[in-house]
Amino acid sequence: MDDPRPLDRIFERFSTGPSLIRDRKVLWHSYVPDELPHREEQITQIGSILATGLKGSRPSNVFVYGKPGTGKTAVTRYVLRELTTKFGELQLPFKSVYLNCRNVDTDYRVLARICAELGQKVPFTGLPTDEVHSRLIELLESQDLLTIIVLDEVDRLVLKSGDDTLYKLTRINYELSNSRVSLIGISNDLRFPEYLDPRVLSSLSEEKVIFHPYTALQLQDILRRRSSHGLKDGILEEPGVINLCAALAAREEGDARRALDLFRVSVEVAEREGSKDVSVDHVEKARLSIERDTVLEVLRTLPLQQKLVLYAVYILGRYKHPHPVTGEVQDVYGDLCNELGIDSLTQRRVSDLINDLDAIGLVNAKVVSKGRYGRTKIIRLSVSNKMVAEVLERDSRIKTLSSYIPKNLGK
DNA sequence: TGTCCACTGGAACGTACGGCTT
DNA sequence: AAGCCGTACGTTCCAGTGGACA
Repeated sequence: MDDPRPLDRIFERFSTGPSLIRDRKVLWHSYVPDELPHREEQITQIGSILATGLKGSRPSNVFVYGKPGTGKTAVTRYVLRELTTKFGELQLPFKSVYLNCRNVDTDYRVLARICAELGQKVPFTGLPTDEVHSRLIELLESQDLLTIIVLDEVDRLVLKSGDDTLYKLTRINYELSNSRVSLIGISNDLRFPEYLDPRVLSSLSEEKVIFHPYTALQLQDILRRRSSHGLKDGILEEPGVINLCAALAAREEGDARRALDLFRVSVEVAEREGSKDVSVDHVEKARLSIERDTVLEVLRTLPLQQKLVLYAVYILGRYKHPHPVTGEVQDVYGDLCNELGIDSLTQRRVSDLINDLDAIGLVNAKVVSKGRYGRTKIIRLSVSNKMVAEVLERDSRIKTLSSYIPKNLGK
């Protein structure tokens, strides 16, 4: 506090203190290493399906599915990377396009993005979707090549925009005479095939590859390999750190992404503390910090209306009871809007906002029937009251509401 | 056993906006 | 400039619903 230049000491420690890390990028889950342990079978499967492209034919479309963090994306990218090298060596024309349908989630965007990846910029709005489709066909026809299009989290696209684009993409080869296109659809949702049109499903899943969750032992092995590349020798409390990261992630359905994140953050926590090694205490701190950061970030970036709905749930919990129903939330939310002098949304819209809050895990909303007293949703906060108040009240508009007390207390 | 509540949630539609083609 | 397009965000309308209660 009395130190006039507190940051100096921090910068000093980071620039000259002992670094625990040899190669930071290796610790990120998005890094695709030279070998993917425990996924040899899937690599071989996908590799041999796609390799038919080397002989000039069109590889079958592949449908890849498994739970999050089971290596689907990493394996697919790995195989494509190797395949690109092979095509390059043989001087055969080949391109791969990877897109994640979490961000690219409408028909238009998917087509526009594929065009962009193939070298033709398409405006992000303004054109009819059919026009973008025609441009894509033209673009593919103008270059005699094999294109592999990876649609990661394809279930998101179908959920939001239907399976029209997927249908058209699976049929695209009928419109092409020069070029060939193969699709790889990746889904986290194991029930995805159930809500897909059977025609689309059968052409998308000419081949299927399933990824099972990693076991704790496999996760340990993965972490050990990464740490030997990414960390300096002898800085881990063995075997505690790796075993704990693996065990925690295995509990979360064998999610390697979580294991790697937890491991990386543990090292970063140790580094921040200026520690010479990484201990299980650092893992525990990392776990809490990841959980907290995720929630804080989500809370902080909510739009105002959603913050107000959530704040209404918080206020009801604080002054009335911890599990209010839609009507009560709507009333308090309406009051809060009045206080702020802004228009309130309709109940229909608020009901959707509550569902959205439920989907991102900030509240738990359960539809219940109260018999003669109607059907409604019971809503409870899924995160601590303290955290909600703390973050939301940082918003200057909501801060002015902190003295608000709901009417008709104790109904 | 039928009624009726307090909603839910699907569908259609409206508005605003950025951006295209002609 | 006019007309059209995709997208985001919202409203309006309304059929449907689970189950307590008379």
